[in-house]
Amino acid sequence: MRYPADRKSCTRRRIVEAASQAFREKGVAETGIDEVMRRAGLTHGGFYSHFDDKSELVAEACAAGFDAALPNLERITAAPTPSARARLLIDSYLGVRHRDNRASGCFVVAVGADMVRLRGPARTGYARGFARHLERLSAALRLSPNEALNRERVTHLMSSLVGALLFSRAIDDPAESIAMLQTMRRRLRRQFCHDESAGAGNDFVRIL
Amino acid sequence: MRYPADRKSCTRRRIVEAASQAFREKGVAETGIDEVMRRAGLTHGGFYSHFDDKSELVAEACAAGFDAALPNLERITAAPTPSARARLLIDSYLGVRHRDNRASGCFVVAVGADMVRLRGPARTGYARGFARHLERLSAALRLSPNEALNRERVTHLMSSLVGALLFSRAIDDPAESIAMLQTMRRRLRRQFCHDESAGAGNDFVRIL
DNA sequence: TGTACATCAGTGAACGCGCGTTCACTGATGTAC
DNA sequence: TGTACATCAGTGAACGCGCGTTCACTGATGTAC
Repeated sequence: MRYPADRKSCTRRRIVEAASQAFREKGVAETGIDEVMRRAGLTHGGFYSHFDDKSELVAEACAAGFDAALPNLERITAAPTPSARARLLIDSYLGVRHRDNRASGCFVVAVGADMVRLRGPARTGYARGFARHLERLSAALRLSPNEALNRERVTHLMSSLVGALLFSRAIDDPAESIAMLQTMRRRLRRQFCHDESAGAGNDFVRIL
Repeated sequence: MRYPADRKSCTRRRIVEAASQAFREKGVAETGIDEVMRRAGLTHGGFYSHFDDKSELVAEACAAGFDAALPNLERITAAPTPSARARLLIDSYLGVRHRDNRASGCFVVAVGADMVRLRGPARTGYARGFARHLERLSAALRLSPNEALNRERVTHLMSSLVGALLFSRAIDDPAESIAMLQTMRRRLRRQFCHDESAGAGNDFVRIL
């Protein structure tokens, strides 16, 4: 061995990480190998000694993309009650910082639609990454002692979060976008953090 | 006038419609002018007598993309109660048919992430189309006589629907994907169609 | 300790294809006489 | 009524650029003696 044994695997990891960010920021089709390698501090020619083709990189970038949320998940796990955990997720996910930082933010919102259009290993890698992420989220949030119900609630909460983030990014008026984030934070807290709600988990019945 | 006065505008509309479908099916960056013109029954050369460039087409395709939902909105408007209207939307939006027909389905889920990355007229066109669509939806659903509250509820419901559809498309196991659609339909009906729920609009409080 | 060598991660020029864009041309249509 | 003409929506060849991919080469590193 002329170089440290892990040198190549470290570089590879750096490339995957750069790709995962670039894809979220600019889109999968819109991001070239050249751009990815430059972000990793390399030149484009070296790419093919690490990967067979771009599609292999896309597949790997999925796993890395979902893993970006892990530090946040640990913070959530540490909170004492289901409400506190849900609240942590809601407030960070629907924060202005998350809205504005696509590159390091939610993978599903940023490139979910792109991934669905792909076939082969990249598509499978995405589906697997997504499934694993939902499991991790469920394990972290523990919204119900009943496992199936917990899974349902987490799916429900995540659906609303993902849609709301996509909406907030669709609105180009800054004030309106922030107002929508606030509104959705408030409504989802009322729905999923029961100890902050005066009555039922949802205000629908009472008022209509 | 050698040709009927509206001939050109009809063709133009056909191109926009073809583009709006192609973009949703294959993505904006992944769809070429050639592909769009072929779908419209034309050859690529004629494109630039209708549009300045691709970006102008993208901007116009947004309006057309959102308008695709209009027939469904009319059906919803016709339903008598807020619950009935919400239920119609939930069941059609989270149906397997919608999941599988990206080309004629929800524009936000299909290309929302793509649009957010753009700048200029295309981006503005998308934001405007989205805002108008939310207004139309609010007017159709009438979930509350209070206008602000109605708008909040519609935004909340649509967020959950959009997220859930994106999720159902992310899952590649057919059975699991259908199960998730069913679960979310059930949960959103319970949340937004109060007359079908035994107790509160949401099961969170009762069970946890 | 120093020198020649082997390895191999990374470089950068090159290639071909596809896509956005341009443009000279065609041919279908209605009009003028 | 028929023929020559003007218009212009649409055609298809061509161009240039960027991207994915290939490949001969470089040069940094540790090893052998």
